[in-house]
Amino acid sequence: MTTRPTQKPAAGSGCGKAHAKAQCGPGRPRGYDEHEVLSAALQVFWRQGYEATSLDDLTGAMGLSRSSFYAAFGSKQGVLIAALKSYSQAALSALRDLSDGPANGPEGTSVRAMLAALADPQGGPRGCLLVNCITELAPHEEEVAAIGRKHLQGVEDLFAAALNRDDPDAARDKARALSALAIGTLTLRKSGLPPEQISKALEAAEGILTS
Amino acid sequence: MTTRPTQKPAAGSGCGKAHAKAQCGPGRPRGYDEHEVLSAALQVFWRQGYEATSLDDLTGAMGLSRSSFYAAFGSKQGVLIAALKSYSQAALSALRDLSDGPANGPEGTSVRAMLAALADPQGGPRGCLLVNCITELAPHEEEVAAIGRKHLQGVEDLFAAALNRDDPDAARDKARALSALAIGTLTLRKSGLPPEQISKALEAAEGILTS
DNA sequence: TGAAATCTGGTCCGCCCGGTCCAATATCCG
DNA sequence: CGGATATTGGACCGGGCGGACCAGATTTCA
Repeated sequence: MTTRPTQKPAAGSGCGKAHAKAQCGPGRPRGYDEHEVLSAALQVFWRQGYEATSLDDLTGAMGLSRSSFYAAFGSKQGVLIAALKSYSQAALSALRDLSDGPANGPEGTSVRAMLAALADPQGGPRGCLLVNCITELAPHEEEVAAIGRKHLQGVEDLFAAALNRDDPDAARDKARALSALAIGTLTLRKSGLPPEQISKALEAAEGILTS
Repeated sequence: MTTRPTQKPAAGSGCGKAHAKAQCGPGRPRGYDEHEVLSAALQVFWRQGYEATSLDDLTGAMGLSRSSFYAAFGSKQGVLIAALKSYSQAALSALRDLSDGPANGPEGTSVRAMLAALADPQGGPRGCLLVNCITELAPHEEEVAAIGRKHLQGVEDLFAAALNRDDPDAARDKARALSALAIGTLTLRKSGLPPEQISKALEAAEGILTS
């Protein structure tokens, strides 16, 4: 409640907002790598979930003080949003490589590779960060829901493109089914189903491709 | 820190533990219906998730004081476990009715009905309580993971029985794939995909049945 | 009716939560 | 060098957290 001109950089100051790399005036430069700290925050959210993660968990893993944290991301929710966007970008990029990589393989090869990558049978019980956050937060946090919607749409588009069937509507529906299948296996894995049984289930579902 | 013989009914006293209905001695009877309050708690967890639910949220919805709450369930985690067990029982029972109900329909009818019931395309964005809790808690709460494992096993068993194919191993794998498919649609629904597109995706996946 | 047993509402506790503020420090530009 | 601008560490805040503890009300049994 002081009347002095407080700075409030997190919301108003035209400069420091949202991990901008370009400087906007002279001053002390940041002493950390923005990608690194974001990646560290991402890992914590992935391991623990959003609500179960405290500010101390975050700042500890990111290696920066509360001041730097709030200057860079504004809030706990802010760093989550940034982490989700980064995660989505990386995941879709990796999936795209799988999608249009082996163009010479037999039909369905790339689809199978994408499915395996999404389901990640060898992966631990952490699942997919975005799926975790959609499940935990989407009904109450519209921004998370929007990012999730966009991400799943991207996955679906890649599946639809890889299916390259004559009937685009049918490909769209099959792509959605494949997305659902992959996402569902993550829950099975989380509950303790061993990897090889996930793989066998995915193989058993290949009837989707050859209907 | 008093030295008087404290009672500690939640953990030690042989009677009041775990919403037992039978009395174990004279005394004032409980002034609430145990199923009702458990159901109320279940709804709150379903709506908000575990970590995002506070004690006040719970006691408020259940209509009982902190004392009664702790006497009956011991802890926040305790009431969650009780709610999950109750939920699993009810869900599997309903699914069983669908499973062995229409025995005279064409082949695959009951499987389709079970799939629709699990995916619940018309349902809101709350998803399945057990899937939500597995996603949020399973990696860190073994008891939740165990209940989830058992529940998913039950779902899988019902699918496998409804498939009644000659090859039991193949049926098992297909049943797992169907479970994953249904579970995955819940995430799609949560992220905002409209019900009719869920339904179409499920239809598009029927190649699993007729491989 | 009195003693024992149990439930109930309310209060209190220590701790940690997410978030703010400020003085000190480091850097850039002129 | 000196002033302007940013970042940094750390203290601080109000509030809510999960849980413990009573004193009183209510019931059963002897």
